[in-house]
Amino acid sequence: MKEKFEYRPEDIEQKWQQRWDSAGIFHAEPVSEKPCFYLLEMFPYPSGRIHMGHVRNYSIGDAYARFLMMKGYNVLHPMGWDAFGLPAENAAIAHGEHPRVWTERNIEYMREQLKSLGYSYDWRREFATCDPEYYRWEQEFFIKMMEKDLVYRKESLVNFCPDCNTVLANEQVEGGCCWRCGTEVEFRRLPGWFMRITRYADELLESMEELREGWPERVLTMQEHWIGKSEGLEAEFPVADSDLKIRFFTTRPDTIFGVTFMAMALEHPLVEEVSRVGGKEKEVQRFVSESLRKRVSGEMDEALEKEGVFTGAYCINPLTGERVPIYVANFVLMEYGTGAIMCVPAHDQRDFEFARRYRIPIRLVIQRKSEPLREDKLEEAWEGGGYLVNSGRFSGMESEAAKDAIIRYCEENNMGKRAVNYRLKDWGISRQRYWGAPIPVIYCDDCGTVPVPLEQLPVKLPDNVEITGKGRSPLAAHPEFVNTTCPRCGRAARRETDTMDTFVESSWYFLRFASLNNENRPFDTDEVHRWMPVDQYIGGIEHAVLHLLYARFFTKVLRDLGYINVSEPFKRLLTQGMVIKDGAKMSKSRGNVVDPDDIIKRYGADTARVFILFAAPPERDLEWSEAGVEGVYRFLQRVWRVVNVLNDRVLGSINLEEGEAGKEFVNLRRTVHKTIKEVTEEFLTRLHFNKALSHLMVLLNELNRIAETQKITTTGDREAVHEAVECFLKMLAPFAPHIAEELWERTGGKGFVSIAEWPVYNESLIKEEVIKIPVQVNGKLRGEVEIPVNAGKDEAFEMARTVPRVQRHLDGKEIVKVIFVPGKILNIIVKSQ
RNA sequence: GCCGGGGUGGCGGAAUUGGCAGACGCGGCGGACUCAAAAUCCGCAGGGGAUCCCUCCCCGUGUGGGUUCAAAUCCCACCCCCGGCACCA
Repeated sequence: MKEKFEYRPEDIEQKWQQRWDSAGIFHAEPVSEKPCFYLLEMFPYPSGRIHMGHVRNYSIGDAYARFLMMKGYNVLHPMGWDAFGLPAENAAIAHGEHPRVWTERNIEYMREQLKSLGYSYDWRREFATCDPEYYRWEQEFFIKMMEKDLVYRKESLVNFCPDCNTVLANEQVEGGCCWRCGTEVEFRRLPGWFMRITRYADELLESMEELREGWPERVLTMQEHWIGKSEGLEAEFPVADSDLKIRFFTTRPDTIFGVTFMAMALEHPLVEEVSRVGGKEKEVQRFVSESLRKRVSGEMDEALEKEGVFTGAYCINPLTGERVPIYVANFVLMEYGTGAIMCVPAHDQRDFEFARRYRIPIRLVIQRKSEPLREDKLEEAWEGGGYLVNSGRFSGMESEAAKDAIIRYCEENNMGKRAVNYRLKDWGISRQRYWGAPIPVIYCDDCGTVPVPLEQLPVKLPDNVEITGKGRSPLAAHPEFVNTTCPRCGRAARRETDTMDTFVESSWYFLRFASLNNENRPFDTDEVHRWMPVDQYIGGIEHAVLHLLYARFFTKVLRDLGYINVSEPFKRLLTQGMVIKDGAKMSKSRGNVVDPDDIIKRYGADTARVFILFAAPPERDLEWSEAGVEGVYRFLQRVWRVVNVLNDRVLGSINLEEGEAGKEFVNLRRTVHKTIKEVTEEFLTRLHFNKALSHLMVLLNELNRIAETQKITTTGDREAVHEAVECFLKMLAPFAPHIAEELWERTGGKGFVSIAEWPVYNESLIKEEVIKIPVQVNGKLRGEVEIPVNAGKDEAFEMARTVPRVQRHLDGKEIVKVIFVPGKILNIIVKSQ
């Protein structure tokens, strides 16, 4: 008897995991009558063990998935492994273990961890991105993209992490440091492969409109910002006494009459020639190399002074015919626009600061409408709008109109054209590493760069490599890999030894998951179209611009290559907050890591899941609390005890009177149906499971009270209790599935509660005939009154004025007004006589 | 600097078409059970004051104003915290 009331998660959790598994109840059906729902959580990198961030991510997803299954959806809820990447290689360097072995072992272990948490995945769909059967399709996409000029090779100045010994994309540089290891990034000139994401910049921006409903606003703004579209004028000014021209981009063509100098980036290809025209090659060269040195050594971080050097040469501003000096300046970015700018110190703060420093004239050409600006009294640039002055034929125009007029004027006179610029740059995907998908290209001395023929795919990663972390990448040092024959001419040739950025794998894995039958193809198109787009995607905010932007881009590319007809991969996105402890992110170096295994061992998976869902709403950061975990464990113990007690009571209730439920039991039913309403609501809207769980706790408290104080005397009573327990277990199942299954079985439930039908509430049972509403006098709470639910204003007022405390406040006062909001409040306004 | 998000008891958090602020949980206090403790169960609890066992009053959602019968919620100004971007021409 005693044991029966003891909750022992270790006795039940594995049992149910096995039963679910052998019954295959979480399999997504490729063909089904039911409505389909694709629920995806970001798949993990197999780093060794799962951490609390994973538990949070996957517990949120699992609760939702289980709810949807109970709601009658055919739910696709897959899991797999983002298995390529640097840590595998670093582990190899440190311990001499092969990355594949290391990765596979980690996957084995982490899979068991996920299974021990009882997640409802369709494990048949599991794969790892390091499987040649996966990455070979990526190689195919790469080749098809080559044909469409969506991928190309060029030499460029790249971000290079000396520690990881590899190139980083712009998005992977955080504050000048490597996003993964934190080492300061260097600039190197290297050849590499690029994906033409800029060709999709506009579409990526425009189709964001479809995502407005389902994505957090801040993710969209971050992407918008990242793409950084701006419109303006691209023009060129001739360099005096030469044939040279300097191209520049500006968003402020309306200020073009205020140009008093030009500035070029340090790396601008014309720096040398221009300074030769000006006769100041030496000075310029010295300045350039000194500034570049500073940049690399990081001396220019925060308080960077704007510095520059006069090249001795002048540009002619064709609109004014004036000569303006050309500078080379450290604040001009080579990566943006054309690497050169027109400078208008009166109307651009940066130009203003530079002009002050080098005593360059400042000319006012935009006059604001409020307090007029005085050219000789400017303390800072005026970057706002106004009307044009000192601007020839354009003087007097509004700046917005002038932008347009000046662009058109330039176009008519062949000086420039309307142009759009993006902050977004093409995606450099070459990595000088071993543990990644090989780029399927062969270099032939005669035929040049030749794609590997499709029938020769996959280009497999060789296993017998030596990984030292020093010198060239292991593939480059592997003759059997490098040396091959040219597919065109058959002569000796060399393979590309760069591998692809691992963000390429994660840019289409959701398509592979959606397809169960992948014989000789990346995925089954029909199956993919049945599921895509992902209805709900869940993952960390840290991928707001990296993974989420690449995946959007890749989806569009695959559409244009004819693989799919989907344009956006993720309809709705939930970005969950971090799990923190002692106010900081869990990290080994901080020593504040809580290991999921420990928690599961001590309290069971259900406690871990419920705690992590209960402690905070999903998008907010979650502070880990040992005491909170204990509290949740107690809750589950109470669930165990109360349900068992009530079950005994129901089974033991013989010789009952036929009849309606008693008052207490009617009240219980009301609580039950209210709870169904509230919990269901959370699943259908915000996924704030902390609130759903608190409602379940209220219901349990009620059940406990009933168990302690009430006797079942009628069949109606028994029905009410039975309904309450049944509904409670069903609603608990998405959060704490193991205990719910066990109790479901013990209380005589049929089949698995995990796929039982989600309860539906009955509105008429929730409604009360008599309700209490608060009564205010002059806006201050003075009591409450019980009134019939359909009472009118007058009736409510008459009843309220009999409440002694209310009466006291009305005494001797004149009643000015009575405000009655049915079901909410009664407010009596009085005034002293 | 710019763009987002946020500021509610000792703590995590509820309450957003304006309508009883603090649900639920943690921690705390008191009680029951026990030889005792743990566990469990029951009860109390925003702050201050008056009253003296019946209660009653005032104050309270970052700060200061405003709109309203009524504001955590709406408007204006400001402060602080977190995240992102940061010479993007």
